[in-house]
Amino acid sequence: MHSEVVASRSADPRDSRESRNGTPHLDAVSLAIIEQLQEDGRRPYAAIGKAVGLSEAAVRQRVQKLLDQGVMQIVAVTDPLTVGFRRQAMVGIHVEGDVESVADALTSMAECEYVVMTAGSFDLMVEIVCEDDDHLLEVINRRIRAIPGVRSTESFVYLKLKKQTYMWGTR
Amino acid sequence: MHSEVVASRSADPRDSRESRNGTPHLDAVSLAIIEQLQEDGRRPYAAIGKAVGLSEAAVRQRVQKLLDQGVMQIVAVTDPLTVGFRRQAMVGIHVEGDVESVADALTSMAECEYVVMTAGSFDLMVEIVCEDDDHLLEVINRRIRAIPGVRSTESFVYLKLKKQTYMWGTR
DNA sequence: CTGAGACCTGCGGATTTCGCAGCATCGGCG
DNA sequence: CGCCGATGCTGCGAAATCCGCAGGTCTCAG
Repeated sequence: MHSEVVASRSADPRDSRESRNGTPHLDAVSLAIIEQLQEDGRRPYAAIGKAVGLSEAAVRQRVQKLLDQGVMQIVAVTDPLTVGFRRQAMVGIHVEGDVESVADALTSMAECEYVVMTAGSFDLMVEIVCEDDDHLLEVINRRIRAIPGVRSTESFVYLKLKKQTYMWGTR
Repeated sequence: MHSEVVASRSADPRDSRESRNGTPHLDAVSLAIIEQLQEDGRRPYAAIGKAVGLSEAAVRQRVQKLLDQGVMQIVAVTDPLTVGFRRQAMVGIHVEGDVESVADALTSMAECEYVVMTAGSFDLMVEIVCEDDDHLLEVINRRIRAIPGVRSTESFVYLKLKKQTYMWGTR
């Protein structure tokens, strides 16, 4: 797709000064490497090197560092329906008391794929992935509502997933 | 992690009859292969084969088929904050008229990472990934609200992402 | 019975990964 | 200024992996 060098000026890897929040800053070349791996997580290092203008070994070292730092991970992602999870829902939660502790309880539940603290009329939003309606009902009514601090919940059952990308940084 | 064979009885790959919705059904061995690749998308085929009880070539063929069928994809996923996207939000949308066409409009926006049609008090829910507050404001107020059929929106700005997995099927 | 289709194995040859020994650059420091 | 450690890149062989292909086996349909 990209045919040639991405590195212009200041593709300086020493650009690894920390930003305010302590997350490592990425230079243009590392971004380009990530883009390559977002297209195909198994693309050979040599091919990536050719695309970004680096040797095979250099790409390998960078990728390893990105993985070690937790900046990215290379994984298989699946279509939930195909793998047997037929019901999904987003659940908004109103909390009284410590939001963080409720969030931790949700995080430890296998069915909660996604847990985020929000500003707005919900304190927490959670994505639930279940096998069927019974399973979903049990998770929401029995398990989530049983967590101390959960005042009320509102569910949004998925009717149709229209888009789901993993292409952050590719814009 | 998993030390030995997963395939017991009926790990029958001929089990590829279609389920009602037309998605191919997966047998136990393919599931096990997916689990391996969810732990590490670059794990060698031979290592996977040893874990699931198949030859290297067989694993390779299965993986290729799973990719071709779109059952899974192997990609790099990144932490949005590290890659420079500091503001995220979930937006619930009330629609009048054709929901599908609004969903399509949202889908074509780069900032919409996730678009889903829902049952409940929202017709659509969308996850937005932005660089900063200005960007987020522009996307929600100028772009989303401008889509014909959008009656109103409600935003939930992310304060803290507590959990995000890609481990469907690993339960 | 026969043929087609799906799946697996085994095997070389091409490719990729891996580890390591140089280099070069940069910033700190006496 | 010269030295030094840290960092990052390159360029190797050696080892491991990937890849294509030629069989086998099994099942189902005709």
